[in-house]
Amino acid sequence: MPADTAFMDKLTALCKRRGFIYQSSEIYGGIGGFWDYGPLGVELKRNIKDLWWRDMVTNPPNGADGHEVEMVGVDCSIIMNPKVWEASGHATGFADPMVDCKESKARYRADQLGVIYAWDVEPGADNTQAEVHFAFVNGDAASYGNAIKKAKKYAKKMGLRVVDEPSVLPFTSGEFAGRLPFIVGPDVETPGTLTEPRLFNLMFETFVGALQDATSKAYLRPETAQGIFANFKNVLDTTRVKVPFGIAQVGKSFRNEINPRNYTFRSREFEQMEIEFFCQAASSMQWYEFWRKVRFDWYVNLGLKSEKLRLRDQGPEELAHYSKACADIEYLFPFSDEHQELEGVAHRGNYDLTQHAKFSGKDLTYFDDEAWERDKANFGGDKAKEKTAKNAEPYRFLPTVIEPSAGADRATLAFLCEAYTEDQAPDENGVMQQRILMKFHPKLAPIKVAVFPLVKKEGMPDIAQAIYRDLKQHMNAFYDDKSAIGRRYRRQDEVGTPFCITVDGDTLKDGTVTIRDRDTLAQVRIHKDAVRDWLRERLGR
RNA sequence: GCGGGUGUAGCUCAGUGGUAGAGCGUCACGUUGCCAACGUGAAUGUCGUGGGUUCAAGCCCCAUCACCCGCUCCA
Repeated sequence: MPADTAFMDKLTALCKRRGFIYQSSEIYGGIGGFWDYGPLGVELKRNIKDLWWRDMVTNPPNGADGHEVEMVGVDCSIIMNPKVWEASGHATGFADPMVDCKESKARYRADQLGVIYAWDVEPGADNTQAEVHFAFVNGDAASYGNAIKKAKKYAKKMGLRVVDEPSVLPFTSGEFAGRLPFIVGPDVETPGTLTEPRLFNLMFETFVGALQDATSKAYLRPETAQGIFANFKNVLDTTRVKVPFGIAQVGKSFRNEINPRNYTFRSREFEQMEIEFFCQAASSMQWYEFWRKVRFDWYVNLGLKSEKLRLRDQGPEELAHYSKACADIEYLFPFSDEHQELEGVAHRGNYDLTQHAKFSGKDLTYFDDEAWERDKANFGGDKAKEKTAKNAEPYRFLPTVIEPSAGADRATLAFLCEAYTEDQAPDENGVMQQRILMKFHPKLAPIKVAVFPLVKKEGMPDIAQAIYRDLKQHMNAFYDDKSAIGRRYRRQDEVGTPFCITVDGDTLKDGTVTIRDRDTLAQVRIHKDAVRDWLRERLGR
């Protein structure tokens, strides 16, 4: 499907008009990459976060081993000791222009790359462009040697003169502007895989304390995950969790995106819903498969049923070097013709704990008491052997981590896109009219129920008010007695309220009300005292 | 980051140098009998922002910000 600009225009207009999403600081001209949620948007997003917490933390499904999944939560500070980001790898290389290799996924500091510039040859007999240069890492003899080797091989193949000591120019000399297609990267064989040098500074800097100098520099976290890893030992020491278990966190993260785009999809301030699930290496793939499915099904169950949602396993070339597997849960947003990531479920090995153990100097290993108690008799009471065995696998180890990392704002946007619907509904004369409605799953709908008196007389408003006051103790309810009944229904359709209750003449006689369904327009009539339970059953609460 | 486009009422938009408009929405009053009612009345704009040209700028020029589209990018 091509990008549907008209759809996004209509959706963003509705989101503004009805108070879902505003541009941040709009009265001052806005600020790129930042967005605010309005009165209805905050309800929608909170529903998403609350359901995630409920479904993943307080009441997760049974685990890969058939047992209850053990989950606890944390809520960490946004600003952490800057060493956290050295350990995580986020801090390295951010200050310098970097060159990426699209093929090998290697990243080089641009000022450390040299380029063998030796053969500027005429086009060959077949008229192909023969200009090729070979990049290497300065000061790395092996890298230079490798480049020379590739250069000579190439020269031989092309029947060119071999130069023993070819001239070398810095990558940043300016000589190679626009000539990237002819440069072979240090770790690949074919030219054209290097990107232009770019300054990566995706972390927001700030200063802790009133003095702004180098020693007070800190960062707004670019992900919530590291707070979890940094607290891994605290959670182990102060709770009774046992591997396998997970730690969850919902919170704001910040990335200085080079180019924020596509409404709220790529924001510079955004909210994550992350789980770090700690398990044994031997069972980690089972847990990976478990979370991969659980997380995909979660979106499906909340309404992303369409073919637009997909689960895509990353290819080996996409994986980080420490990762064994990663799957992206992706949604085909109307603004793009490609699926975009909502969540990544990653097998991270024990990379993060290893890094934090190394940088903090703290022991972050886990000791499996149960396994030890079960097996220790095998060591025949030999204290020395016991001691050695206790401090090694399988009794003491750094757990392997499965990380389902979801974007709360991206999920919110996906649910908004999925919900937006235009259909035809009859007006009072039975003539079909266009109707705009948001088909939110009832659990996600910002307003669960609206209560109306059919007309503002004969005591109908009083009865409707009483029903409303009762309902709002249990769910987000809305009362409206303005203008005609059809208009009120349509207003609720547009914000996705799944049910509307109307008090009419029959209510005065027998106490029954109508409940009108947003999607089908169908009405059922039930006693007003049964309304609360009827709704709670359908709202899953 | 590059190129193109847009910016006027809450939303959608008209307005090519001479008194800021329409539709929808919102509010008030009256009416109301289940799917975008009607009548009457009302509020809302430093025309994105800052400079400049001009007797006069929503309109022309410069800068800037934001958003959209395409490329690029997304450690």
